[in-house]
Amino acid sequence: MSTVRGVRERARAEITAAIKDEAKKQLAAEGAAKLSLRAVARELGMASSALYRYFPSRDELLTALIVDAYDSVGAAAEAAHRAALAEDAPHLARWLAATRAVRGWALAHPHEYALIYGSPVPGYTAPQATIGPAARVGLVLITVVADAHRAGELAPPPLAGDLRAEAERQVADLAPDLPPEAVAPLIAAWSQLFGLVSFEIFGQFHRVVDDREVFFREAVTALARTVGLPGA
Amino acid sequence: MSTVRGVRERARAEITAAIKDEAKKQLAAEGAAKLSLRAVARELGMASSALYRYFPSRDELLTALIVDAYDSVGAAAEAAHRAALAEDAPHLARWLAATRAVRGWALAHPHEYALIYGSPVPGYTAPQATIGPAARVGLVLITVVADAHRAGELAPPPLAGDLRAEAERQVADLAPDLPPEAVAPLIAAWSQLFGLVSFEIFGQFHRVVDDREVFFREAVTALARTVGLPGA
DNA sequence: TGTACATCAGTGAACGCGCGTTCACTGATGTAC
DNA sequence: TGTACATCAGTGAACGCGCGTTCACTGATGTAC
Repeated sequence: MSTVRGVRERARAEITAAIKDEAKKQLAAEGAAKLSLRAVARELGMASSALYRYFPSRDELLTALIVDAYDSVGAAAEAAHRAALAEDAPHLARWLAATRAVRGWALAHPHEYALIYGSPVPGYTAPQATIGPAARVGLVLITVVADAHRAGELAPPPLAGDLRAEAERQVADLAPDLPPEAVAPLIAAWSQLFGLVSFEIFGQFHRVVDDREVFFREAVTALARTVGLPGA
Repeated sequence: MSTVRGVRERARAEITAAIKDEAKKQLAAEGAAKLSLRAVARELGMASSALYRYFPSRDELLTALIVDAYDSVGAAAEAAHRAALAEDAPHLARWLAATRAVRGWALAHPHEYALIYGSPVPGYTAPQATIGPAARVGLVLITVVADAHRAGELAPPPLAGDLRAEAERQVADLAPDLPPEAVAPLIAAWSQLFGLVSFEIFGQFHRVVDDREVFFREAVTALARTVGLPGA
């Protein structure tokens, strides 16, 4: 009974995963806009109508891929951060580990990266379900900076006068463990991290930056400095 | 003769512009991936085959739109910089004017922005013709920093040892008027500027940043600081 | 100035294609008694 | 343990659609003499 129901459920989970895997392959080959249910079904050797047992529409499949991508890059950043924590690395090293993991993931999964950090897919609006996963990388960065603050090692720049209200709202809503001066620089650094990665992934560094490892390391070190992380 | 030929040429130029304008409207409505020659022709009241008198293929039309977009944002940055120069504004103010112009253009033309700074269009590779226009914003930033350097007002951070070779190549290739210490921070700032703008345009700042004007101004001021611009 | 010819813009039909989604159906798997 | 019934996965045909591109063509505009 329960084992038998388990069989069906397991089959269902396996096929759902196979569909997503094949869809990711097509993403890599053609991009999100050309992702086609029929092509996925064809590749899996099933009728296209059969996919509707697993995803009620193309958009739902896209949503699943987006959630997976956010979770995947978030997990990569978290794992790198955890590893740095385990070695008792200084705060700057934790920051470098997390940001480097983001870049590494993006280089390994450029089309999934484009799916979540490139142009929004036309006519598609991200549902609630993506919000949590989308926040994971940001939360890792917040954790690093909050830990430094707790250790009394954070020296953020002074807060510009007209940013005070915004900064206090942000502290309340997003990062209660941070001092108000650190929040805006941290959010800026978060978006700028993806500016660096996007330019590399999307080809804007072609013939501009050669030694991308070193360039990236220096750039995110400078970002850490704008937030007030010590040792930068 | 010459006036008569002028008539034909003018008609050709006008229709070419009308096609691009209609294509830009569709870009705004549906995104680049769904841009359709047939729909453009329909909207203009002509046979779809007639477009082939003006653009040999869909890709060529896309290229024209990409070039136009780069030129448009580049011109916006240049104009803002020129205006700041005309008022003899300090270097930091010129930097703010140029970066603010980029953001303003992006807010006014989000889909053209996505076309050039979002995910690359699948299966489309940017031809030579886009390289020059794509460089215009960067050149404005280089000009501002080079002017500050010439005025003896630039104080870039020291150069990390393993960046020296890269920095010297970049100076030679891209910005002969800059000191090597300034080049990598400037390229980083350039990409980070578009990180800020992309996150705002693509919706990542939803419920994260409210007062976006002020936030942006502070963030690009901090970027100027990383390059060593005075007064920041 | 007029005429023969060449060039060009635009038409409309057609080719061949792939797409998302629906629907009535078959057959296998699971459930209740 | 066996049987009647319900649930579920998967099929294959069909609907209706839009797409990029080609091609032979018409008629207007420009050119050379």
